[in-house]
Amino acid sequence: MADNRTSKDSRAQEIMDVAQDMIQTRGYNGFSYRDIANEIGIKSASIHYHFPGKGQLGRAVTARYCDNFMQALRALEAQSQTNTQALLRGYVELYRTTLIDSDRLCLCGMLAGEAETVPDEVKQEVRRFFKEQHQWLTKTIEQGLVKKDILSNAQTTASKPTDAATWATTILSTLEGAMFVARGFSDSQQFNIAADHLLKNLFE
Amino acid sequence: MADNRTSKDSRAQEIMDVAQDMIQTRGYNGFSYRDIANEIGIKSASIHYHFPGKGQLGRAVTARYCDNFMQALRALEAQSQTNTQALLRGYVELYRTTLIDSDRLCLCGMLAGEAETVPDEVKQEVRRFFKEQHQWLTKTIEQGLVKKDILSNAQTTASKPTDAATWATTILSTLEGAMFVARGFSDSQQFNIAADHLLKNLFE
DNA sequence: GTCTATAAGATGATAGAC
DNA sequence: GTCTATCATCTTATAGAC
Repeated sequence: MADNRTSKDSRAQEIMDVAQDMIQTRGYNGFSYRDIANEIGIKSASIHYHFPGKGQLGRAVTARYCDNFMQALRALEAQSQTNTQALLRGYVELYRTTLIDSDRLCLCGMLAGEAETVPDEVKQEVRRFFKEQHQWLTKTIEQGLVKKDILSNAQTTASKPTDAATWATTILSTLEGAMFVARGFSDSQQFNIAADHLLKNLFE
Repeated sequence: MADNRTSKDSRAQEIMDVAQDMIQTRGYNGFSYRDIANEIGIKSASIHYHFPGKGQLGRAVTARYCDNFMQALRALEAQSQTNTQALLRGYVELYRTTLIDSDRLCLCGMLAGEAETVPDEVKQEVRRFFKEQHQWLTKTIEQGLVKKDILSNAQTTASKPTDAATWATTILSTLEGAMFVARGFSDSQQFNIAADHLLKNLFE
């Protein structure tokens, strides 16, 4: 039986695709239902059929972003197994691709900045994103510390070694920040400089 | 002769104060002339007298922010002389105070995220901010490298030492990003973790 | 300088026809 | 599901009185 749908409810997906792109490039307050409608070639009323309010659309887009990101991390684990260096280099690549290839910032970095004006239901998903990312990084780095196959320089300081959770916060902060700095500079190379230096600090 | 003005054209300053706060907490697209007017207790038409268009207000606020930041760095130099550790710790404190005490993000970090929707005249000032910050950090770190009074761990790796400009990008990225991550987490302690780890990496 | 009045357009949202 | 029509409200902005 032929199924000409790319996925379940493809129009809703299409709306979310455009909304996600607009949040990542303009921010939550930088686009309207009409902007999405014009981009797709429908009317704004049709979007209200799929997503009654902007908060619900925002929540759906953010939840999907979280899930897709975690799925990408599971795919990375399937490919790199427990090779800590490969896992963290792959992690950095996810951010690099978003900025350099897709010319977007992190959706949740963007929404974090606008947190005060964003509906609670969206903020909740943003928190989930950062928690899940932090957990994954912490777990991955902990494994690397146990295996002692990484962080040689990072662990040879006179003071007590940095714990995995601290590295997780640092990695998240540096990658998120590097995206914003690259945009502020109007020079995406700035992202590569920060990202490569981060990896150097972790592995050399 | 008594002068009851706090500074030249104090109403314009007042408008810029409120506009700055709103950009730092809501973003450029998250407030209107009416929001500012209500906050001050005037009418929005009065704001147009001081700043005809929103782009001009945005440009003025951003330019003042740049200048004030550079002035704070000169004050830091006056106090800490060429003590690299004191200079960079003071630099981090400027960001920490903004987030923790004033509950704001960096104005230019915010505008960098919204770059695509922000008037060119504002974007220009944002670029200037990042360039000036990067230059100051590069200069300061270069002095520290020459004096060899910092970066012991940072320079003992097997590979070639990290240059000052790379550290400058990393510091900017980490501090900017830590602000956004703290907001996304709804946990300002995340900023302290990233900031303190950054300093540890620089000096231990 | 600040006000009132007003404009043209955008915004999120709904009702009801098709 | 998508449309047209319509809504109240908000947005940036201007003209002209005080």
